[in-house]
Amino acid sequence: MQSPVARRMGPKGSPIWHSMLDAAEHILCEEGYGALTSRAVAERIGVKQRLVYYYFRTMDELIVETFRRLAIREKERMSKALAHDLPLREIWEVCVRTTDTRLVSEFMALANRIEELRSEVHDYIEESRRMQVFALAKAMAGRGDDTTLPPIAAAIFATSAALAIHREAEIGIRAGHAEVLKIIEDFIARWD
Amino acid sequence: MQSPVARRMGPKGSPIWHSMLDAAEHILCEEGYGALTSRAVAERIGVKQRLVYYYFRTMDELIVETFRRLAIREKERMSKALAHDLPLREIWEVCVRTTDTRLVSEFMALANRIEELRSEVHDYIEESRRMQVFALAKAMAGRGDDTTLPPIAAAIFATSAALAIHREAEIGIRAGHAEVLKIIEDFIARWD
DNA sequence: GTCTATACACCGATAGAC
DNA sequence: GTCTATCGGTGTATAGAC
Repeated sequence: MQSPVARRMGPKGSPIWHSMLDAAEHILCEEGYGALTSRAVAERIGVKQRLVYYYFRTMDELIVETFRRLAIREKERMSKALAHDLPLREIWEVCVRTTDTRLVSEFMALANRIEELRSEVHDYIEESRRMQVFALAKAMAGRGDDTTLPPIAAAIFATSAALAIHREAEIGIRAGHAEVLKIIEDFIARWD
Repeated sequence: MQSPVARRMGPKGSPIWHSMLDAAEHILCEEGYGALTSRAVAERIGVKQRLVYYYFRTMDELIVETFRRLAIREKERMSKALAHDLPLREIWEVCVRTTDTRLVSEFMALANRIEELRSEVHDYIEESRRMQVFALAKAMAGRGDDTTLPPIAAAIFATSAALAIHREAEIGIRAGHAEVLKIIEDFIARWD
C-alpha cells in the first residue's frame, strides 16, 4: 500500500490538505469515484496535479482520508447530540440530516475494493451505532419499557430506513416515506 | 447517449450477449465499476475488445442492460413467491437471499451518474415494493390486524434492514443482526 | 460475427528544478 | 511548497478487412 521509497510529503491538516479533501468530496458526490482523479482534484482547487502527490502518497490514501475526516465530523455531531437533554431526538436529527446519500453510495462501493477504507467504515458504523444504542437504552430505561424491541434492533431499523428513504427520494420515490418517518418519530416521542 | 451514426449491432439476447452481461456482473461484484471496462469484459469471455462494441453501443448501455436483466430475474423470483401458499414468508426469503450487496452498492453508485440506469432502478424498486405490499396487505387483511403498521412501512423497514445487515456482515459487523431478523420473522409468523 | 489496427484522451506516479 | 516535464499504461470508441 505504501511506496517503498520514503518521499517528501506535505503536512496533514494544512489548509491545502483540507481543500483537497473538500474537492474530493465534491467530485465524489457530483460525478462519482470514476471521476475522482488527481488532475480533477488539482484543477478544482487551482493547483497543478503534481501537488496532490505531495500531500497524498496515492489516490487511495486521499480517498481514505476524505472518509476519515467525514466520519470524525459525523461522530462529533452524534457525540454532541448525546450531551443534549433529549439525546434520542437529537441523534435522530443527526441521522435524518446526514451526509448526501450519493456520497454514502460512493464510499460503500469504494469500500468493496479498498481494504483500508473498509476498515474505517467498519469502525465508523460500530462507533456510531454504539452511540445510538446508548441514547436509546438510556431513554428506554428511564421509563417502564413495555416493548420487546431491543435498542440495537431499533437503531438498525431506524438508521437503515433513514438511509433507504433518502436514497429513494433522490431517484424520485416517495411512497411510504411519510409513514416510516411517523412511526420512528412516534417511537421517539414515547420516551420524551 | 446514443451514437449519432447508426452502427451494425449484434443481437440482444444471444448467448454471447448474455455471457458479456455475466462477465460485467462478475467484474462489478469482485472489482467494482472502476474495473468494468470493455477490455476486461472481453478478456473474461475470451474475445477481443472490439466485439463488446458490436453488442453494445457504449459501456453505459452494457451496464444498464446488466441491471435490467438482474431486475427481471429478481422480479420473477418475487412474482413466483406471490403465487405460493405463504407469500409473505416466501417473499421475505427472496429478500434475504438476494443479490450480493457488493453488486447492489455498485449499481447504486452508478445510478447517481447514469440517467438511464437511475430510471431502471426507480422502476425496479417501485415494482418490487408493490409486490411486497401486496403480500403484506393480503396477509394482514386475512386476520384481525391489531397493529398500526401500514404495509408499505413494514416493507420499507424490512427490506432496508435486510440490505443493511447484509452489507454490514460483509465488512465484519454482526451485532444486532440476529435481533433484527427475529423481529421480522416473528412479525411474519403472526400472519401464517 | 469476429478480427487487426489505431486514434486520441486521460490516468497514476515520479524526477528533479526553482 | 509548487512547479514543468515526462514515463508507461489503459480507457472508449471507431475504421475497415475477412
